[in-house]
Amino acid sequence: MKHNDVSHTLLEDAQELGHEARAGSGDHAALRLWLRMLASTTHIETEIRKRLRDRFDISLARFDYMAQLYRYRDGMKMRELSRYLMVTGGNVTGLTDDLEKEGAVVRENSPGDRRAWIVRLTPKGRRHFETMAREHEGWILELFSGLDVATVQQLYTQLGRLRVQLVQNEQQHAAEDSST
Amino acid sequence: MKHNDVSHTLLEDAQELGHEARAGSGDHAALRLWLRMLASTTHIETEIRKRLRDRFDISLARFDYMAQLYRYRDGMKMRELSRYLMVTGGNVTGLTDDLEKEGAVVRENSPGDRRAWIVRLTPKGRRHFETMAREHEGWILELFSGLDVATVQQLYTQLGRLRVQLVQNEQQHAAEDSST
DNA sequence: CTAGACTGCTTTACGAGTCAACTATTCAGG
DNA sequence: CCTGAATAGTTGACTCGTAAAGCAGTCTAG
Repeated sequence: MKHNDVSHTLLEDAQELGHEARAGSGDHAALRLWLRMLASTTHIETEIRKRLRDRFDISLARFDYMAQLYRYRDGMKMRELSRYLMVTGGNVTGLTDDLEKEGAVVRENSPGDRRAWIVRLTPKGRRHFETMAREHEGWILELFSGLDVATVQQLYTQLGRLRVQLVQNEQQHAAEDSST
Repeated sequence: MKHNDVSHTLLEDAQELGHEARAGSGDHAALRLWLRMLASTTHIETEIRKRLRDRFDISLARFDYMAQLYRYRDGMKMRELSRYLMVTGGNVTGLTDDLEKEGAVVRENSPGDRRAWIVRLTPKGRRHFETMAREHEGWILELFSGLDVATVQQLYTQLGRLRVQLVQNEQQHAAEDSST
């Protein structure tokens, strides 16, 4: 199953690289980096999504939802949840309905704001999430097991720099928009 | 904006980090790396998707589709396209229908296989893609502009290592499955 | 040759998310 | 107070992707 054989090597490669195919030959380093980053992330995310489905019959969105509530033991408003998860309010309504039906979360009245709900993981929901989270972490360790500690550390700090840049960029954009 | 401080610093961070909120306190380095990688990638992808929509009223999927055909000037079978783009055949049928209607691609009979189509970018389609691709590259450069050349280079090679690992992992899995 | 497996494409039903309209509530200014 | 703007949540229409079934054409073993 080797790939780099003859003339149509490009085809073969592209097949394996997924999104990296978006790059042309004379591309800038940043573009190549982005395409590689996208390909790796998509690959892992697809794998995790599949395993969550196979193993627990749960969507990635639900896992993220529960992870968020797990950290915020006292629950949070649905609006907050929607912001943290970066999904729309309607989506949170749907996820909450489902999880409530299964007894994994409860809606409680928000003291001092009768428009809002506080949504919170039930003990059952917490236990369920813990089980899944343990396995989830194992998968990640497995997928990253080929990288030595130093590489992991470097990637982590370098991506930290990228994140700083992205946040700054966003604030700058927001400022420009509001000054129009 | 350091990370490893105290108890509820984790909470504060979570707000801003998007997916990184999935992490708990005792997490392994690989898990934290993954969450940060996921957050950055999602952030950039969302931004690109939004800009493609605003600027060209086009979906990311279509952009990828055209990028692939742009590289393969002689066109390719829809099945190949679906593999490269990692989407289902039905999806490719739909995208092709739309793009054909707009005159950006054409379906041609595949010599020697009457089941298949060769799909190919029209001159109009090529021109349109070139315009978009130029702007797209600019956006990527902008988003990554905060990283110095060395960091970009390091990230690129380190992610290359990750990719090798992922491919190996996949092959291993496939082997295990087929030996069952 | 030809039966049966396989492949390329299309179609259909469905899942999961967005967006925009709507209701109920809160908040800020006159 | 009271009115109008903003906010929390829900709903329904729509988009975009998948999965599975079906059709037509190809390949292969006997």
